[in-house]
Amino acid sequence: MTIDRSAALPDLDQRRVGTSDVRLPPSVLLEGTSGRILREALLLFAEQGFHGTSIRDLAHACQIRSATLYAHYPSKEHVLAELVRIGHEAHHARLVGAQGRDSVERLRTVVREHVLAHAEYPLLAVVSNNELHALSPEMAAPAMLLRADGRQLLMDIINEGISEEVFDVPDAFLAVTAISGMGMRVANWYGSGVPYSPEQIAETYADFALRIVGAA
Amino acid sequence: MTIDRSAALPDLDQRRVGTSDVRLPPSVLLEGTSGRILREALLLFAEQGFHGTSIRDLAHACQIRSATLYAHYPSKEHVLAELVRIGHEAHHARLVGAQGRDSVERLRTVVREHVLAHAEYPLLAVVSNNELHALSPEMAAPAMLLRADGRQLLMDIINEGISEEVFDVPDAFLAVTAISGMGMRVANWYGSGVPYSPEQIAETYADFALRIVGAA
DNA sequence: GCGAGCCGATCGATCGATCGGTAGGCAGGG
DNA sequence: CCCTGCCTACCGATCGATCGATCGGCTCGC
Repeated sequence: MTIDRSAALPDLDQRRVGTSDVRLPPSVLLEGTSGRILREALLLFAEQGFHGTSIRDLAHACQIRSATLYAHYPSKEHVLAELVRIGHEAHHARLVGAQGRDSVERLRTVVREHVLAHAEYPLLAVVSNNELHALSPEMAAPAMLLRADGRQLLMDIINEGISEEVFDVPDAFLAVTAISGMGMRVANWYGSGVPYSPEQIAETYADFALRIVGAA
Repeated sequence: MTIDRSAALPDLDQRRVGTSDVRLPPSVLLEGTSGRILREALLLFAEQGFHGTSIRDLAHACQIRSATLYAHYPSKEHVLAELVRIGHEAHHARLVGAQGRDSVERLRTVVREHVLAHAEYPLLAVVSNNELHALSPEMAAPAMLLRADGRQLLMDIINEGISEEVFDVPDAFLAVTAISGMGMRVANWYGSGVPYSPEQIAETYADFALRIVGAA
């Protein structure tokens, strides 16, 4: 009996994201032309990058003229900044909202939320992570603070588990990079062709995280 | 006693890479103007992206005029294609060269090589992974084949370990995405400010991978 | 004097951004 | 009811700058 491995491993393509499903967190107002611009920019920036998308590309996708864009946003960079803000605030809120009775449960819920954010909003995650460099330092600063805080949150949980001798991990910092890194990459491959729900991926990755820190 | 966590977690910055150390595999000829162009393009494409780097940016970094570039490469895209080719061939060669007596040792060495490739050549890895979308499908095709083969190689090792009942993992595909994903992200944060050697990171990540598949 | 390597000048196209002006809905006075 | 005035939303035309790429010609070493 042989295993059909070509079916087990879906072919990933050249794109930076596995989906074209434009989706923004429910807290974001999407009505009117401003919302339309935000949604089309999300798709274009994710697929072609900030510098690979022109003002006219964006306007054409919104079915408006390029001049109209400036009635809603002062510049192309401000559109990106708004998407980056939304992405980082949504992600950070999920991390902070994750609760747990002990270190194990806290790590599980935090990783679950981390992965869910990347699987449910892949376009937003890709833009937030891959186009951050295109922002001026001033416009990127708020996102950088949220990133640092999120890393620290994960670091604290792991340090807590170590000091309680519930976790057994060779290096706390490398555990943070590994756990956050594997979750971030989900945004690059998760899409319609992948036979998993975001919840399934989040649950399994949370289990992986507990294995990494030696708690499972 | 409190832990100085600000020292434990180095501040990462807005950049796409943690280093500016231009390095290419030894197999690549770096002599002459063609090599110089390749090296400067590696840095610029990694830091600013393909579309964020102009022909004149690249020429200026090489201390030549933009017209001279076309004496060495037919187009800007061909420069990127060459970097992508070098990156994927070097990475794939390392994976294929990884040996091991059993499933555990094979997974350990493959993950070690995977991580080493991303830690020793972060700029090359970032360009290969993040700028692949900027290539036309024809020019990206060879790299896509190498990527698919590398994924399959990892998948085969994990399936082998599962069928031998050496590994205990809830889902083989998600283990592949998690292990390869955490290794790929290393290229984005590893740099001079990080107090680990590539070998230390590779060794620890290989241990993490074995924990993920339930073999450690 | 010949080929290799480089460059100044320039091509048409496109870039991000700005301007004055127009169309349409709505409020208030007659 | 109509008329007037205004405000919001949008657009055509165009700005100077920069884009990727091309060409003929220059300057060397051999």
